[in-house]
Parts: sequence; C-alpha cells; structure tokens
Amino acid sequence: MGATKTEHFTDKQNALATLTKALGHPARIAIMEYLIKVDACICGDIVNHLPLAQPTVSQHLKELKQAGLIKGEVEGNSICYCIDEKAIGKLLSYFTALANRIEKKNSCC
Amino acid sequence: MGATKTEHFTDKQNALATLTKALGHPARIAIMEYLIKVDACICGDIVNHLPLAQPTVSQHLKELKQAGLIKGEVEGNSICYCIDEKAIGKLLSYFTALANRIEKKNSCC
DNA sequence: ATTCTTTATCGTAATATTGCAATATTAAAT
DNA sequence: ATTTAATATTGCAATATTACGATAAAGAAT
Repeated sequence: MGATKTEHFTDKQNALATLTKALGHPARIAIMEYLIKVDACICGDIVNHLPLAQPTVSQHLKELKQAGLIKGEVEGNSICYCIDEKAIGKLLSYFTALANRIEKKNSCC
Repeated sequence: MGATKTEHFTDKQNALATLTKALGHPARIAIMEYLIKVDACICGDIVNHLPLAQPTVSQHLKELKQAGLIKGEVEGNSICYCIDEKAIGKLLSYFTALANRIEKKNSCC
C-alpha cells in the first residue's frame, strides 16, 4: 500500500487535498511567503533565501507549480515565479465556508 | 534523507505546515467534512462512511487530532470526535491575510 | 462472567517524500 | 565559441506515509 486511494473520494476532496498537501511543508510555506513578501514576481533569488540546496528548492517549486499554487514563466536565463491567486482564492473560500458551517452548529465538545 | 528540516524554518511556518499537511489527504478532508455535515459530534459512525478499513481511519483520526484539527473525548465505549474551531480559525486567518497581501500587489505574471 | 461493540495499536508491505551531489540544460555575457 | 549564471533533472539514500490484517483494550449489554 502506501499509495493514497484517491479514487474513493470526490474530485473536490482530492483537489483540495492536492492544494493543502503542497502547502504541507514548511519550505513550501516559506517559498509562498517569500513570493508575497517581495513586491513582485521573483526571477531567481529564491534559492539564496532558503536553507536548502538548489535541487531541493527546485523540487519544491515544481510541486507548488504542479499543485497550481504558483506560476512560472521563463524570462531570459532565469524563471519568474509568482503566486497563482486563484489557488489562494480556492483555499480561502473553502475555509471560509467551513468556518461558517461550524459557527452555525451547537458545539457539543 | 526523507526527514523534513523543520529546524530551519520559523515556528509559525512549521505550525501552519502541520495543519496543512494534516489536511493534505482526501480521507482526512472527508473526515473533516463529515464531522461538519452531521450536526453534532460523532460518536462512532465515521468508519462506516469512509471507504477505508477501520485501522486506517483510526490512524487518520489520530493525525488530525495530533495536528489539533479535531478533538476527541471518550464517551462510553465509543469516542466523540468533533472539529476544533481554533485550528480552522488559524487557517482562515492565515489565508485571509495571504489573500489580502496578494491583492495589494501589482501582478506581473 | 461472557459476549458484543467500538476504537486503538502493532506489525508490516507498498509506496511516497525529502534532500542533495552530480550532471544537464539553456540563455546571457564576454 | 567559451564562459558564466540560473534552473532543471537524474539518481540515490534516508525517512515518512498509507493501508490493512491481526490483535488488544475497555466499556456496554446480556
């Protein structure tokens, strides 16, 4: 086993899990925060701000990109990365809905 | 290696990664949604609503609990699980802040 | 006391993730 | 054309996750 049984869950559940899983690592959180902190898309410069080797950072960027959390465009001999707002929007609306649904309940714990 | 280098990141980054990582599996998303859908804490009954064996569900519940996303109290010979609102609050406020910070930027991608 | 029910834990196999050195790629700069 | 700079890919070792059968634990019901 070891493989997630995605086929047993809904597309929405899988899609959300893909986003949260991609954010489920402090290095990828740090990358997202750095992309936001700097007031533009980052072309290069990410590796130097993380305590990880270049191949490791590259791999994390790849995962964030595959999950749809960031976009990357080639720009000269470097690559311009920036946050994909849509993904953050999805996360925000999901957790907003979740919080609303919880508020309406009588908590029994 | 295979072990996350948590020591290189901030407590906040690690804390958030813990929450998102716990939600980074469709079964755990499904558990959270089921806990909210049913209008009370669930005592038992979770296993029957998931396409996974009982030990697997138990393990997922353990992870959600360790991450602080759910609370569990013994109640007779079953256990009463419910969402921990604080954790959802943390996620919501984090993504809200993130979205706000993005909105203020000039998007360059 | 025994059985039933519910949940947890142990053990283990299959698979995935993390991290990095080495190397490749690609385009700019000289 | 060669060198330099930035990023990606490959290959691999260490570790973590996922899943579940078997078993344990603990209270409820008989």
